[in-house]
Amino acid sequence: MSYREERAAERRLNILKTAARLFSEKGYHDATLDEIARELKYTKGSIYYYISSKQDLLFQCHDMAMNLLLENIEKVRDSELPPDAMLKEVIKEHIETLMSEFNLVTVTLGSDYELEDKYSDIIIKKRDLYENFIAGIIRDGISRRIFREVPVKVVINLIMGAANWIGRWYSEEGPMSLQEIGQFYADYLVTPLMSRNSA
Amino acid sequence: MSYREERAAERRLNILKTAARLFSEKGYHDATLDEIARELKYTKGSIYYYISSKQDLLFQCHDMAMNLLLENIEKVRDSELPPDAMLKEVIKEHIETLMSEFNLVTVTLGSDYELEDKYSDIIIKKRDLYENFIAGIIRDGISRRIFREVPVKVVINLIMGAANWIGRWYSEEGPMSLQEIGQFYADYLVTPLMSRNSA
DNA sequence: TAACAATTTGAACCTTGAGTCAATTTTTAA
DNA sequence: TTAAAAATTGACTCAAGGTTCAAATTGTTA
Repeated sequence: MSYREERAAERRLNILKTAARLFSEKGYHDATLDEIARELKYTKGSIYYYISSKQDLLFQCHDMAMNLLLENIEKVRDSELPPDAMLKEVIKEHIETLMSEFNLVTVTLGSDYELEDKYSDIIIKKRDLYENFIAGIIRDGISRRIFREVPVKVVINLIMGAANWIGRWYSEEGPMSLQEIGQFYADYLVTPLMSRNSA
Repeated sequence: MSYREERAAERRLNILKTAARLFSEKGYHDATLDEIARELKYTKGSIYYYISSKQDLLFQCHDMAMNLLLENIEKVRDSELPPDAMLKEVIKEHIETLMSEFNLVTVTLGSDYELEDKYSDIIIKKRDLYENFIAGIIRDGISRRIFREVPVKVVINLIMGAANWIGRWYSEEGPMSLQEIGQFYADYLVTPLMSRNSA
């Protein structure tokens, strides 16, 4: 890849980062392309050189989030941890990834329903992959009697809801760091799963 | 209150219900006043007889939600339950109230940031009242050694996140009823709070 | 240095939806 | 039964923002 191509890729990434931040702060509709462009010292026309539409931009933000989450899954899968430690790791990585500089958690939280069908289909498939992997961890824990019998889908939704909501309240000025919150959430959300005889 | 006033109040409530449902389904921006009116077999002009603006309508939806939640608090406060049972009750009532026919959970989840300052100030005050009451339950539980020491605000946010997220996935066609989910959530979210010697 | 490619500009177009209001219809009260 | 009040209509206005694109600028290559 030439320097020119690298710089183009960097400009594209900057557009995504800025879009994600403004989508998070203001919502999909209230974050305008004019504003995204101004933050980057461009005009709207320039943004359209890199994206085909505002929907495309939103989709690329979501896709980035899902790709990062799926990369986390790869790492955790290779770790050979027992199910409880593995699930805790997934929760921590989920929180830290989506609360990264991209602010992707609030993007995925607040605007995935804004995605038109042709885009949301792709995101839903990736989300299903992600949640199916988590379901596999829980089922493995249940079958090994480390976890108690629970309705797996409900538990996943409960965990996702708690984790994703962090984008709505977390502040760097708060008394706990993101890592501490991630650890606390992981412990808090896995504890009720443990079967009695593995306490 | 005359019959005419009762019917006017009922029409006003129907507008709020329909608005809440469409705000939940489509988001604040994509739910148009034209559409809300059509659902009620009116035109937009008629809606403006009952509301002053779309923001006013959104505010009234949020206000209804907060008032219902604060009513729940009154009931629970009077119940003299111990903190763990009281917190479980609050969680169950929270879930059942916001997932009522109004679909208010997804209104409050997906659009409270859309509220302009003059409206959101009122909602934030009510939400603070609500969350302060829950914080009081948790602190009482900690001081009585029923609950272990936890960062109270983080726990409240965790619980609210999990509970509010239900509006994003719950379907009446699922295998569990709303009440069963409420009970499961209450148990799951309070269990990790229990101190070791009160198990 | 000039031709070409990449990138950017900014004005214009178009659609959408919030909000308005005079006229009309419906309901109520005297 | 009529006048007044309440409620509704629907056409219109206007602003906002997504999208387009010809022209211009900047960067690269021969």
